[in-house]
Amino acid sequence: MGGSKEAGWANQILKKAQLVKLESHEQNLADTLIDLCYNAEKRTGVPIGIALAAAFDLLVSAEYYRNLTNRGWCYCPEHQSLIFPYTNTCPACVLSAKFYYHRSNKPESGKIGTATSRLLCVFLDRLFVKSSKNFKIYKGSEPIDILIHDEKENVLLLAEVKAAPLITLPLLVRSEEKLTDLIEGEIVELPHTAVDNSSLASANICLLIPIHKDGLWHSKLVEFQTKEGNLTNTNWAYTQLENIFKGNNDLFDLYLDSWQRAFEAYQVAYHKKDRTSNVFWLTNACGQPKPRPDEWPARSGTGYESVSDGKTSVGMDRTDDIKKGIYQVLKLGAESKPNNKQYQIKTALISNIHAARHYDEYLTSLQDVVWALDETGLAKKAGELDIETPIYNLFDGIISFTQNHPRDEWIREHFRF
DNA sequence: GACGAAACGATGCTTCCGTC
DNA sequence: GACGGAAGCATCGTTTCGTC
Repeated sequence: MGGSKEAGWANQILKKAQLVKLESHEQNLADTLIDLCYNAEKRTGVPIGIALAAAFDLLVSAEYYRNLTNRGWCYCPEHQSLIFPYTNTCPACVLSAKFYYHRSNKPESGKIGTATSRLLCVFLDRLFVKSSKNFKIYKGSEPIDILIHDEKENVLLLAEVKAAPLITLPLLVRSEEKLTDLIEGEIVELPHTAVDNSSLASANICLLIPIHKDGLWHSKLVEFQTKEGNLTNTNWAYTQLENIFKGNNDLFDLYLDSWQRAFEAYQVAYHKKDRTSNVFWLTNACGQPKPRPDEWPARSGTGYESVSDGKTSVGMDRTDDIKKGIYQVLKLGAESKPNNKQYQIKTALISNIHAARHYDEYLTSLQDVVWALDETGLAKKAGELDIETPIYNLFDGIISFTQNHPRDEWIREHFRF
């Protein structure tokens, strides 16, 4: 590093970066959700960061629902419905603490990180627009995930992004009748079974929102318009979610209450080993069912299938990701900060949800680290360095909707969740 | 544009460690 | 010692990058 080679470093990376262009369906849903969040904050006093994190999960859900097909549905005899789940269990029954294994419908490997990272950019973009901040968001190239450029203050934020939803609500279609099979000459009702949903285009697809009432969990079903004529329109889910939530404060409040309970359950399951809240089993990384039913399937190797694999992390909560994120941020800072004179460079970890399980162990001791370059290799105290030696933050911010740790004025001012 | 290298996110398997 | 959960390691298929 050093010398004239680095003179245009920031300009070069900005030139290579691609401006995140918003599609109208993404923008419309994000705007609707953000309005609902600020409305909820005013009416109910819910922390805005919690509301935004919950809303972000809905935006990601829309992306997941794009891949809705006739395959992958779970027939549930107890609710006489076909259900499209995102964890490995019948989501309607798990709200009554009953585990029936059904393979989840998560997007295939490699798609989730890309989609959530992009949608976080979309969401941040609309938040900046709402607060009249004229920032540009770019998708960077290695080692930079995203760049946020504030032209007015000449700030360039380089960030490592880790984003993943807490919960993806299942979809449900009521079955006209109970499904049956012929067993040993006798017609019997089918148990939980994987089935094809052959009338998707004309079905009344419902969003299944878990709601907590009188100490118990129930399913609230909210109908989408039919998918008819829209089978190939992959923006369908965005417009449907926008339609049902737009201006519907009551529905958003119900969802928000459940999301908060799910987030609480996600945390106490780890910190207090308390997995008694049924909504916990709809959250990502909830692990193996407890108690495990006798008929719960074993994995091909050792052990049993999980409801949601522990490594399907929430937000930035996967330990591998946290460690990688720390290295990436250090690398970004070390390569950019000492040599750059064009911009005020900031470095940050950005996520939708902070490392709710692992923050204390992995980030608390590092969050306030500052560093400096000492080419003598002899300095033991700051005072032994040249008086003009710059000192840099490892993290100018560890940013998420649910918890923020800013160490920089610009970040403190513009990422107030 | 073609090609190989590197990096990515996801995930299966293994190891470690605490609890009983 | 058995068990289960958490973390680490290895590997997969895919994408991106750099070089020619």
